Amino acid sequence: MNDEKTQVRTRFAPSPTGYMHVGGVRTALFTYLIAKHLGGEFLLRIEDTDQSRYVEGATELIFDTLKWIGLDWDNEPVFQTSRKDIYLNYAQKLIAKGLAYADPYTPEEVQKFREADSQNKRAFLYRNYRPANPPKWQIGMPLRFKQTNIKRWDWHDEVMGDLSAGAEVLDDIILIKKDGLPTYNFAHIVDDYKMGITHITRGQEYLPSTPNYLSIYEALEIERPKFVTIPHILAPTGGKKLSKRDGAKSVTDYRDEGILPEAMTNFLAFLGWNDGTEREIFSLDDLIKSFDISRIHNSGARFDEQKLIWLNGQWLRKIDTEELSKRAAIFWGSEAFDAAISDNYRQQVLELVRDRLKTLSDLPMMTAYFFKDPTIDLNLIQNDKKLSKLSQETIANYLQKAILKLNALEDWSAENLQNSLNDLLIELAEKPAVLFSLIRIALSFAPFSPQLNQMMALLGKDTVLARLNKVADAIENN
RNA sequence: GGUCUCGUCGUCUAAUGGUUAGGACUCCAGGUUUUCAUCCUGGCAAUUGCGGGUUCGAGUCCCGCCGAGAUCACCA
Repeated sequence: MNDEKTQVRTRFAPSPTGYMHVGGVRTALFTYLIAKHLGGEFLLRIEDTDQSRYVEGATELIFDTLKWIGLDWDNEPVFQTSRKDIYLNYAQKLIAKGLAYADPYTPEEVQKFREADSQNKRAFLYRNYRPANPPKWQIGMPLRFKQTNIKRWDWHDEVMGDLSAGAEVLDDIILIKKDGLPTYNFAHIVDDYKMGITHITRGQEYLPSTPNYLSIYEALEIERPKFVTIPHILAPTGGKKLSKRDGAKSVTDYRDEGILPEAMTNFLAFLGWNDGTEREIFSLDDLIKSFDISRIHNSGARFDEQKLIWLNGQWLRKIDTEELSKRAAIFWGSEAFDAAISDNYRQQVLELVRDRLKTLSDLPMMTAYFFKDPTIDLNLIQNDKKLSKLSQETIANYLQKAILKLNALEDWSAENLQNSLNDLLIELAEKPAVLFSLIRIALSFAPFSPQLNQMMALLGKDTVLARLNKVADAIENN
């Protein structure tokens, strides 16, 4: 039992009310890192007590998202709706102590109280309307906490430091709703206690209600965990917190757009945290080693997609080829799966273009010509800055010379190809910027492509010669 | 309105009370025998929200102000 106490244990506790945006996932990441850095456990609790906001499939989406970025949780996920008896049991304890009572009013009546206070320019507190003789509580009525110790609270937060708030915020908050399910305010306290949670991580929006929670811990006579408040991620413009209303994307959207989970965790970790050095590239394991609660920021940070894209590029270059091939599998265009095309060939194409990728979803657009002959578009040649100065005859001549030269080449290696191309430059007394551009465009008809000799080596002699011939014909018939 | 929190380049951030306030992203320029990208070099960019005070010395400590945000549900 004492071992359980010393074991660090954190929990991520989302509600299944829709997709997950980066704010939620960052909270999950920090929660995970705190536990793992200290050799502890990271638990998952689904807070599904609000049945009206429940969204079908949202729980699975939470699982998928966490798995994708590699945050494996310990034990089975806990669902609050299956723990009704536990909350009711603790509620009864409070009733027995005279610290909870039935709310006899309808929501409409409470609303009247609120409006009266508003007209009198007075802050509404339910406890000012506390019924003198509340009925015996039973399910079907809200159960409220009875604040008996109205005072200023001081407490410590691992991120925000020493905090304090006064009696103005202490109220008789609802513990159990009319439907018999607990509110977050009550359920999370009971659950965190029963689950042995040592560090509560949550967003800044819970700061104002913390004194109410402190009262409940006191009433329940349970030791409170450490509070770790995580600052908001800000919306793209303005200083507001990021929310779904501001068009915050689902994290799975980033996944589908070809962002690597390594880049996402690396990026999210640096929104409000750094290790104090100038190092910026961290894998999840690196983060586990370095993550330190005391270096979490206490101010909000803006989500900058540009930097995410940059980090994605860093990871795209860092991950080993085999692994990257697996990740890339679902991003290739359909042309990459022609019967004649092997896994090995796709992997070589990937290797050639990986430095040029921003995200994996760039793959089809960037590699189509490796898998099928490009559509000839002579405008690309005619409008090219350098090539536009050449006459049709010169271009046709260059292509013919190149075909002859390459046709004679027996060892079709990148190195040999480069030598051969260099020879051709000398023979034609032409600059690489002109000749290589011509060949490059004739082979790809793409705005950009990898280094010419490597591209040719991979395409193979037959394809290269066939494409050059087709372009030469097209120019002569133009 | 009450309460609470926050405030360093456009953005993410660094700086035991002690350098010309450092780094990264973005942007710009140059370099690496074609293009695009990578990579390398350099550049632009913060009178540390404002005003006082303490101190030989303040981004850092204290006070006031301003600004921004959060919250005040039978939502979490």
